[in-house]
Amino acid sequence: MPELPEVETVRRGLERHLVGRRIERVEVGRERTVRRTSSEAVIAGLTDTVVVAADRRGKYLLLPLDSGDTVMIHLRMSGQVLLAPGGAVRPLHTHVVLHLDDGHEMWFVDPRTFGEVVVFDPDRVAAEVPALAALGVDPIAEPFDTRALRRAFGTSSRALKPLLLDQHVVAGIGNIYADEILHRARLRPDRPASSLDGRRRRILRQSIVDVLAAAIEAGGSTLGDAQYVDLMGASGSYQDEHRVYGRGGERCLTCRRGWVRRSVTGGRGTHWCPVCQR
DNA sequence: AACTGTCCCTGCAAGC
DNA sequence: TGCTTGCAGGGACAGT
Repeated sequence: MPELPEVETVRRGLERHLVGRRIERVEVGRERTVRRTSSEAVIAGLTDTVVVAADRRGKYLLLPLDSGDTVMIHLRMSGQVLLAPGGAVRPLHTHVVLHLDDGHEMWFVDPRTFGEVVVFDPDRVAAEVPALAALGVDPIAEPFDTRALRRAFGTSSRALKPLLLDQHVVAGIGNIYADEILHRARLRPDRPASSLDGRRRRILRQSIVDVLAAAIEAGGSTLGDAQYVDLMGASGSYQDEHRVYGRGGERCLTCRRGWVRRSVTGGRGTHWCPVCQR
């Protein structure tokens, strides 16, 4: 499941291999992937433009073009962005193909089709991609000090886990990293945000930064089912460092006393150790 | 404001 | 072996 570290890994690949390239031709094979606008709009918006940068905010990939427009790619659950030699055999569920001026192709592959591609005018972001305009602080790309966390968490009575998952609050954290962050911070996922004192808020802030940085360093997490891979098709390795995610029923690796619990909150699996997370 | 549930979709694993 | 069922999840949305 691509979250901030996976999207950042893809962004770095795009920065190296896509920026500066001219898009000569575009194919859209599935309307649902471009549902925010249309095949025609995406093809017209991309054809004969040059990608001038590779940015990211939260889980959103943002590629400004020399036309003044920006391409937004969201991988959601199962999206992949892959670079391939021209004419290579495409995987099943390749929905968008960009033909580049260096002979390569960029593929957007997405079995579950939650992901999307849109070309929009960044001056009209609030109208065209409201969720992007409403995003909270990005803990890696933007200054993220204790004050930012205090502003984000404020005196909210909400539990920590749903708050971490809320993209309006902190951008880029999904289910895997929320569980890992809370475990590192030794905080229970159901603990109300308003119960944190300044010291615990600082610990949580540091855990957010540390877990995300370590995961980026490892190239993200590649799990069995959704098969996240980077631009060149390589797997990440942070799954080997998961302490609680996917470890329900196992002995806690941190305290070696508790058993990792798996519960469901808001329809999402939540993994945590009742002994070391309080 | 905060919560719960539903939907979108496919691949995979478990169970019969 | 071959079917059916359940589950995974980000985010939009509706209802309470």
